[in-house]
Amino acid sequence: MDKNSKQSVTIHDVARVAGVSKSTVSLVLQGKGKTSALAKEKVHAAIQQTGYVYNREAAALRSKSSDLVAIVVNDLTTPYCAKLAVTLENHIRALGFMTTLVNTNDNALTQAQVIAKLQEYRVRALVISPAINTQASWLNQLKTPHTQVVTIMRQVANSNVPCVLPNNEHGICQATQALLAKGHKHIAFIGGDAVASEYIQRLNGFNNALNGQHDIQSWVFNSSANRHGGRIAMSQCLAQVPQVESVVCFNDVVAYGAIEHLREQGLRPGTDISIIGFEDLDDSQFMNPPLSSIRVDADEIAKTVCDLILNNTQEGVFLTNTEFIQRQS
Amino acid sequence: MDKNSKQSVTIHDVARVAGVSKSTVSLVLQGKGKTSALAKEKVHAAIQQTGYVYNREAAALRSKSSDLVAIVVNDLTTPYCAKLAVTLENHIRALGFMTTLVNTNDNALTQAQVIAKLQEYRVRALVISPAINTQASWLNQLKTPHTQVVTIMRQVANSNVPCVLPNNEHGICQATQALLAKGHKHIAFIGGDAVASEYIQRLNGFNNALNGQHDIQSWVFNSSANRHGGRIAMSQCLAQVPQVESVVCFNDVVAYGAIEHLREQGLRPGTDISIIGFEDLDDSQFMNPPLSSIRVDADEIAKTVCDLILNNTQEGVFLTNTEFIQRQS
DNA sequence: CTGAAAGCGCTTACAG
DNA sequence: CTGAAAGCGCTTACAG
Repeated sequence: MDKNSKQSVTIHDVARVAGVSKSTVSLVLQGKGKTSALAKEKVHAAIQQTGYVYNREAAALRSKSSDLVAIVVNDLTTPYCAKLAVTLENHIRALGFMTTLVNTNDNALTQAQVIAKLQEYRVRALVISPAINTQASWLNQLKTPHTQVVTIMRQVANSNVPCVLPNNEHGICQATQALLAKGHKHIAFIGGDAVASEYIQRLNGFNNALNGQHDIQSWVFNSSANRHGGRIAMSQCLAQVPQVESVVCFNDVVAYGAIEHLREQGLRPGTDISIIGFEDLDDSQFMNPPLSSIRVDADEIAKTVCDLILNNTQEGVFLTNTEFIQRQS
Repeated sequence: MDKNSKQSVTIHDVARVAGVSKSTVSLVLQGKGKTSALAKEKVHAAIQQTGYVYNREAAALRSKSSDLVAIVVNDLTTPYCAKLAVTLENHIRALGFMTTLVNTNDNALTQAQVIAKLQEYRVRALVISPAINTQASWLNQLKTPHTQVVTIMRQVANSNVPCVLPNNEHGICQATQALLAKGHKHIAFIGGDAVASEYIQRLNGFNNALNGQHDIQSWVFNSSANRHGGRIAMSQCLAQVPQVESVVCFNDVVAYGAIEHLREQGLRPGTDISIIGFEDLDDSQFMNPPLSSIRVDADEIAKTVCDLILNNTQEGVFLTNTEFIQRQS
């Protein structure tokens, strides 16, 4: 490997060393066309010998196609988002694409800036978990003949790009019904940012379950969608509704915070007050008590996204399964 | 904006619409050379009108330089790693580079595969939090005239690339000394994977603090570096060392697990047994009791990495500050 | 300050 | 199956 040379080694060098033409090298590299086994062998040997590294930028420029898929997420510091991002990355990589993960801090301006950069790379697809306040008009114009756009987790109203979501309503509805089946009459929904589409869907699921039940009282306390928000919302709930029997939380980390607050008040989660989370994080089964939660299938979301990319699907809403997991909380 | 055209719009089109030469457009785009205010104006107007998108691949190919910085992390699903990745991303982006985040699942093979792909993009820099079992020889040959390599968080023995680390030893030593100052005589270090360099450094810090203290007894229980590992290590510790007075944990999530286990055993963390974490995650101050921990400054790590990139530093170990934060645990 | 020309490292028809 | 040729969209000296 002579890496010392200032000049980068190109397919021209490989061809010369291998004793074949540039075309043959290119064909071997792409695994395309018909090349003799001998040619392949000589090319691979020459690559070893020269230390050649494929220049994907040149290839992309010439062929006007890219194998880069960008995964743009709104908040990588939340456990579920990180898990989903990693799952997507693994699935999309398995398809033979290169992935790039970008975080937007849930800021629409940052999102616009990073996506503008990504467009300069002519990415094959943009998989976006949209930031709060993402505009449909902006999202729609991201579609080009080269770049496919898919949104996940959060729906942007009036946008015409395909969207993959967990069935938020179904999951929460199922969980709330389980609470009703226990005979609970005083139920609260706590935590989460009321602007987000996933909040609206989860709250809908909660209300759907209560619909037509005349002897049930319900309350809603929202907050930021993190542990600290869960503590605050739980404390407001206890202060205003001391008779509350069960609490459906926007997500698991909110539930963690709620449980901590209950403990501090001398209440026993799962015994005095039932708590249900959403997302079923890996940690949740190990909590004390093990947290009842609604499982979201990250693999199914990732697979659905992969199908949309492969089929070049241009629209539609795709719901993935959610399942209520009853534990001791 | 005529986006309808099949052909992509190039600087040639922009030049034609603006009534200037291709060179001028290129210069305006790069903010280089001397272009008249009028020319700039005309170019920007033409860009609006044509819907031109800069083709960074073509630019990179011609100029043989890239503004892409890859951040390759070993486990994005751990909260500290995610936080650090996002902080790095923000700092490096602020420098004007584009960033790409890639996760390796702490698997050296995956790491080798994704970095081989990244090399095909001629990235400007690779910021790597190395997977377990990363070989120094492999790491060393990643350096090229175009690509700078920086490792973070974990040291690869015998490698000659620059490395940025929190001062693990100092932080743990300081925390352990605080325990000794309380008069504790039975101290354990729990959690973490004994193969990782950061584990060795933290354990060294622990042992350094105990060094020369003849009336102190200490124990070590390792485990996976997550919440569940913390529970298991804590339970082993209690079983074998019921007289333990304080526990230094490999990191905060291990401490969370340890606290949960103590609670289940009817012990009061912070009262019956002192617990100290490492990383000082945002959640830790809101735990009950608030978790004492060792703060790692992600911003300082990110800034140091940025300096190394800008100065094209080729070697050295750079330690960032750690600080013991005493709370009620 | 501008224009014409060369070339970055590939891919892609097209003859042979 | 191979070779010569054109061209992807830029940047970069170099004259003017």
